[in-house]
Amino acid sequence: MSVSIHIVEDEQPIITLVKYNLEKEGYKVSSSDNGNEGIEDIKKLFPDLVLLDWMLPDFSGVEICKILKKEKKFKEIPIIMLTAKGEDEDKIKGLNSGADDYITKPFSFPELLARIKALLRRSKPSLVSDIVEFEDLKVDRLTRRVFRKNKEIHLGPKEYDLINFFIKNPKRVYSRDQILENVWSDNINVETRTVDVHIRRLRQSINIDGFKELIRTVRSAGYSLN
Amino acid sequence: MSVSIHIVEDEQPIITLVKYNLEKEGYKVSSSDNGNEGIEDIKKLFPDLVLLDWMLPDFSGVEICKILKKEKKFKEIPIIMLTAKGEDEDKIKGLNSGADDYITKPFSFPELLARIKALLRRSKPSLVSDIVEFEDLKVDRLTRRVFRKNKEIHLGPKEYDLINFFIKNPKRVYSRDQILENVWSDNINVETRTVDVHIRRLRQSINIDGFKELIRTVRSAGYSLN
DNA sequence: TAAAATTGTAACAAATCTGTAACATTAAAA
DNA sequence: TTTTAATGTTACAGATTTGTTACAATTTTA
Repeated sequence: MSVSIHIVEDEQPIITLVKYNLEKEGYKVSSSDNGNEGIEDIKKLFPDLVLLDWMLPDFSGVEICKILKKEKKFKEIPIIMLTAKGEDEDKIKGLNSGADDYITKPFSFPELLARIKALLRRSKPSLVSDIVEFEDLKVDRLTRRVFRKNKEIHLGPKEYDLINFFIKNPKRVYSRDQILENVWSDNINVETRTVDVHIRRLRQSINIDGFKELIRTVRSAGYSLN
Repeated sequence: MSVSIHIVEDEQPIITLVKYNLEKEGYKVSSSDNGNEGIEDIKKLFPDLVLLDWMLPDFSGVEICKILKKEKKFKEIPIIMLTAKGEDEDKIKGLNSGADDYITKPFSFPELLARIKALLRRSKPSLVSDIVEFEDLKVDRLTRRVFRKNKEIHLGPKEYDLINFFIKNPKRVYSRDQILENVWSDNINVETRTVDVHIRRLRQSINIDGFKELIRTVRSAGYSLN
């Protein structure tokens, strides 16, 4: 099921732009160009998230926000306020409209997207994926699940951390010390060779008979995901 | 995807110069000429790296730096401070602004570029390749892979170090002692002739039938990559 | 609390790499 | 051409690096 986002905004170009980009990201986007319809549409469509213009011709964004946040049913919908540059940010925050985040126009789309994802992660974690893939290996960071050839694989904590580290920079060779620093993080009073043993365990877990070995040993240098 | 760099600097000539050169290197460059806009632009554009003038008409570079490093989202962006010659370097470092590197004006562009690459290599290694080529020989230092005519070649550690040393200065002739010093580094209690044997092994590995011999023997002088 | 899972280390085996010496070949000098 | 010096080649023992396993200690889960 795809995530639905509703935009209430009177400037058509902004709607067009945001809508285009969000749809490209796979969201279902609807919009209203005034506050009155905005309220109605939101109640009718019950979107997963709302982008609300601060300044609307009729209702102000704050009012809509307050109305929504008053009703139990709609209170959970995350709202991002779109504010113009001149409007004092402190004042906006002070008004306590109940909005969950603000973004100042003009904004870049990646920034907006980042904020949308952040909010969705909070309210509807199951709808926002954070999946990294490398060839036939897939790591879902939200659920901490790992798949090889779409078959789930059980990994212990350290094994998960390890593969999660390698998959950030596939193909790059890391020395045992680098791996220790990054995966064991804090207390590095651990033998270098311990890395080897965990690599071995990871290999056992992620390798399927007949398929390519994913972890390369680079003699006197370290390991890499390949 | 190309790497984006944002410059905050009030001296227009510097912006122009740096921008021109960085764009020639393939970076996407944006700029602000004062601190206020600087902060805003950085938050909006979310660049991969920031060049920050130490002295700005309004905000000081240190302040901007501190602001950015305070926010989790921006903390990871590497920052290079541009300082004027008079400013005491120790004092700058002492201020602990959180900048990742400093460079003193006037600086040479290659020097700046080297620092930029070094930082990017740390934060976004996948965006900075470190590949050296000589004719049909290619050494990828990140993955530690070596190719001849685009076919991968396996080299042992010493052979890799050797070719990696030669490729830094192709055509230059090195004596056996120089090679020992540079490739064996620390404990040079190794026979000079050992170099010959490794050269022989390297040759065997990198030579493909029918193609040019890459390592030249310079009698009574040493070897070179040719 | 008991059972299961995870973790770090040590010990040994296996694979690979290294340095050396001995001999062969080649190039320069006499 | 002969002699001499430099380099090429090879084999091999020893050193180094990595793989693998077992085990005890610790942490997590049931």
